[in-house]
Amino acid sequence: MRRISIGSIRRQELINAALEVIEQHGFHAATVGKISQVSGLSVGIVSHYFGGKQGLLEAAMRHLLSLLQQELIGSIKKMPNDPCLRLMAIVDVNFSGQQTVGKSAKTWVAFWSQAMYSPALARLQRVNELRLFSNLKYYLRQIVPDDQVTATAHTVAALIDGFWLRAALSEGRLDSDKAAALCKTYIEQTIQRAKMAEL
Amino acid sequence: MRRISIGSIRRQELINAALEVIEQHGFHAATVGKISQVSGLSVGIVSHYFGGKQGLLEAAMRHLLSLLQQELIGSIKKMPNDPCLRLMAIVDVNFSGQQTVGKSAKTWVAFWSQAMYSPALARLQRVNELRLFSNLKYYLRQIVPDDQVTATAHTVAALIDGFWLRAALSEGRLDSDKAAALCKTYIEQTIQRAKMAEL
DNA sequence: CAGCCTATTGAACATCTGTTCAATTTTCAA
DNA sequence: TTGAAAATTGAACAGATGTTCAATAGGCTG
Repeated sequence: MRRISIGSIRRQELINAALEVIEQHGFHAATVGKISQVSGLSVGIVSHYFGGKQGLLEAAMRHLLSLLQQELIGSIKKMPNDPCLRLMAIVDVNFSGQQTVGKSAKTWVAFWSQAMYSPALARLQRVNELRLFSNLKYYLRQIVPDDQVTATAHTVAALIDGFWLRAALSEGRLDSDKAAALCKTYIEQTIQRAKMAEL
Repeated sequence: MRRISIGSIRRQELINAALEVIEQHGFHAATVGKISQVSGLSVGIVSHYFGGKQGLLEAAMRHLLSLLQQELIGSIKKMPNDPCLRLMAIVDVNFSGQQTVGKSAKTWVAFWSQAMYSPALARLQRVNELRLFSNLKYYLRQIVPDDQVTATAHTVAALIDGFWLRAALSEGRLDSDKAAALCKTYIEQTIQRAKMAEL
C-alpha cells in the first residue's frame, strides 16, 4: 500500500523545479524543457500531471500561497490573543516566512506580473489579498477608531507589498528584518496616535 | 532641411506602439510582430532603429522614466520652496502623472518584473529609485530628526511602490487619488510627530 | 530626367517552445 | 514468476518568434 501516491510526489517535484527555475531565470524563461531538466524528469510528464505548462505554473503559485497561509495560521495561534501582537505576527510572517525574502521575492513579483494577464493567477492573487486585508482590518478594528480602520489596513498592505517589490528589485540590498521593522513602526505609531486621541 | 530627423519620428512611433502592446497584452506577449502591426510599420524596422527587440524595450522604459522625471521637475518648480509642499508634489507626480494610474501601472509592473532578470533594465530602474530616494531624503531632512530621515524615506518609497503594485493588480479597484491621499497622510503624521517631539 | 542615397519592406531562415503519443519501463497484485 | 495496468520517456510535430538581407520605394540633387 502506497502511503503517498506517486502522483503527488511527482507533482511536488515538478512544482519545486518550476519555482527554482522561475526564481533563477524569471517567469518568461521558465520553459517546460528547463523545468523538466531541473526536476530530472521528462518533458511529457508536465502535461501528464498538470495538463500543460499553464497548469503547473498555477499549481506552483497555489503552493506558494498555501505555504504563506499555513505559516500565518501557525504563527498567529502561538501569539496571545492581543490584537497588537497579532498584527505584528502578520507582518513577521509576510517577511520572515519560508526562505529569505531576497530569494522568493523575485518569484512573487514574477507571479504578480503574470497575474495581470492571466485570469486564473489573478483570482488566486485576489483571494490572498482579500484574506490579508480582512485579517488586518479585524485586528485594527480593536485598536483604532472605526473610521481609520480601512485606510490603515490599505496602508499596511501597501507597505508590505512595497517592501517586497523593493526587495525583489534591489537584489539583496534591502533586508527583510529592516522592512518588517519599518512596517511594525508604522503600526505602533498608528496605535499610539489612537491612544492619544482617546484622552 | 529636416528639423526633426525621420529616425527620431520612427523611434517614437515604435516606442509608443511597444508601450501600447505591453499595456494591453503584457511584456511576454509584446512581440515584434504585434508592435510593428500596431505602429503600422514593418518588422524589419525594429532591428534597423533599435538593433533588436531588446533595444526597443529598453528605449521604451527609458522613455517612461524620462517622462516621470520631467513631470517631477516641472511640478516641483511650481511649488513654493516649502519642504512639506514639495514632498506632497513628489507624491502627486508619482500618482497622477501621465495617464491614469490604472493604465500605466500594468506597464510599470511589467518593466519591474523584467528588470529583475535584465541588467540593462535593472540599471535604469535603480537610477530612478535612487533619484526618488534622495529627493525624499533631501526634503525630509528639513522636517524630521536626522535619525528618522532614512527610515521615513524608505517607508514613503515603499508606500508609493506598494500602491502602484496594488493598482496594477486590482484592475481599477484602487484609485490613484486615494492612494496619493494615504501617502500624504503618512507624511503629515510623520511631520506632526516631529513637531510634537520638538516641544 | 537620371542617378544616388536613405528609408523601408517582408519573405526566408534558424531557433525555440509546448504538446502529443506510441514505445518503453516500472510496479505490484495474483 | 507473470502479466496487466500505471508511470514515464523523448522524438516528432506544429506553431510562433527574432533577425537578416536582398529587393523595393521614395525623395533629393545635379
